Amino acid sequence: MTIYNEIITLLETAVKTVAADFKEKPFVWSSDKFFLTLPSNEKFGDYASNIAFFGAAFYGKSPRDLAKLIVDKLPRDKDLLEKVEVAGNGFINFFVAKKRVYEELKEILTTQNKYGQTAAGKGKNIQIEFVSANPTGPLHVGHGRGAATGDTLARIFNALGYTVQKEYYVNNIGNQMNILGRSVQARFAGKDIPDDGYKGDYIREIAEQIAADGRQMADENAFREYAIDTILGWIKKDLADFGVVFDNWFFENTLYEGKDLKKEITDTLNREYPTKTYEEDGAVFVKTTDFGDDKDRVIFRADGRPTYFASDIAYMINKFTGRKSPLDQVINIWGADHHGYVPRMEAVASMLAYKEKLKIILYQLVSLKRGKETVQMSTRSGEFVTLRQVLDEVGKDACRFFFLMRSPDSALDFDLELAKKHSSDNPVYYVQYAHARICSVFKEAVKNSLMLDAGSSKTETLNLLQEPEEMQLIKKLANFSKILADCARTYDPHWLTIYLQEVATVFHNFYTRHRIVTDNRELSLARLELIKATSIVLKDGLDLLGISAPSKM
RNA sequence: GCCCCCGUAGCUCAGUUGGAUAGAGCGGCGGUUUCCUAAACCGAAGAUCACAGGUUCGACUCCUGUCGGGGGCGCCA
Repeated sequence: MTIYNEIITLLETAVKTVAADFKEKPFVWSSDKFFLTLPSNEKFGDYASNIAFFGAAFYGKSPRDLAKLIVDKLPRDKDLLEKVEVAGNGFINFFVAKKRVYEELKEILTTQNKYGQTAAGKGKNIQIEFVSANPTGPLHVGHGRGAATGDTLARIFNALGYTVQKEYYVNNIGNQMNILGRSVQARFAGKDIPDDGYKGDYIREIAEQIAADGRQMADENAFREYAIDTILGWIKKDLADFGVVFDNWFFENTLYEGKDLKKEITDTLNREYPTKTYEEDGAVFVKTTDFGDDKDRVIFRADGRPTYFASDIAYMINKFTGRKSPLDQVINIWGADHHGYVPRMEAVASMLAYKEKLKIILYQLVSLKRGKETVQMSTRSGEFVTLRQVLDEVGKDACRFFFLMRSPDSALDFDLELAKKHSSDNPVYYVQYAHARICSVFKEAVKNSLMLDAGSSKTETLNLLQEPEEMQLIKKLANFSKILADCARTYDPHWLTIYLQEVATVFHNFYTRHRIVTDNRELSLARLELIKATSIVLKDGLDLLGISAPSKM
């Protein structure tokens, strides 16, 4: 168990004991209130709890007095905690015993690349659907942010024991696809592309490819299918080069195969109460206003053709009822420009009684900068910056890191110049450099015949680590697992990018102040163990972000 | 008109379910290399947390309103 969780367990015991002492006033301590913060000021200890503030008013005591009661009931564990203090108005500050800190270091060295992983999500199935861009053109930078977010969340949930499935929903039917087909056909025939058509250079590219292949194209449909296949190929290649591989590609047209979708949707929605859909002017509406939407939505037009919303409902029904292993949670990652769609999708989820299982993450838009100049992006006009262009220019590592550096809620300014810079103001290189530095020290160590036996570090050796910078570094590494849990709880991977920068800072600081390879053989070995553990956490963290951990820079 | 996101140091941003003295990086200033990568480290300077109310023992955080920036609102996809 992590230090963090061990302290929580102790706190929980203490709080329950205190509550039992107030039999006539049984205050319900909700377990989600048992949290510890990581104080910025070290005089507040390694972990701090504000638990005493919650029951204070209820018991008519000051938080400080309640905190004292809790601390009195706290099981003593000298091997875990060196000191517990009540401070300020009622904070409980925990100072971790050195012995426990060394144990944690040993734990990292023993578990190696499994360190930080937990079984929190064991037996739970999560599906993350992301990117899902229409195959009407190459992916642009905005899709890159969705791809990085979804893929990294998938990796993190996986590390926490969940079974994760990554899915891409392909809109391969409908009007836009027909327009795509006609656009390619027109280009192929050397005619003007229709006004509502796609005009990007890639349309010409597809047309030229058809010509070069000497392919026979029967009709507009043939052009459409060819274009979709080609573009999907590009998308897959771009994603692969971006480090993203989907488990499942779900095609919209399969929703319609051999089915009467109108019947299926209305029957499913109206299973319990036949009030969820209605007809008006020949069209079929879903009564999403019953669940907070602004207006009811059409799913089948008067002429019988389905809207996109019909497909989306059918797709949702498929996710929740049509899969081999039932999904415990379905996560959708959308660009913020789709936010207007959230209420209607949540309304349908509510009708199906799956609201609790659906999580929609919106990420704000990306604006690309080159120096001070902002690059405008628009798919329709054909003038946009593709993910491919950015990948080619700044590389996968910088690209992913930049996308993951900010909370999805914040609009992202992506500075191409900064991402390319090989200097300290580029945070990607800062973190990677810490890893490379460690690898470099190990080369030096080998020259001095200093070698570590993997996983066989001795406690008496680790005990030699007494410097504040050394303790600080181990303690920082010990929070890796908590950070991953935070990312999962908030569906936000940016905590990890911040954390890795902090690990790098603490390491660089240690490195500058203390030599690792010295004449003192035992101390050198102890420090090598420490930086070995550091490199493990850095490497694992970067892996979760889909970023390489170079051994040389 | 309605909806969503944002407004924190000169600049770019952290600040996770409300908690202690609001933190980094960059830029600027001053230092650090006989020694494992200076793509690094240290120090001082720099903030009316957009503004005004409210809730609370406690608000950058929650609520209401105003202002400013961005995005979105179709029987389009």
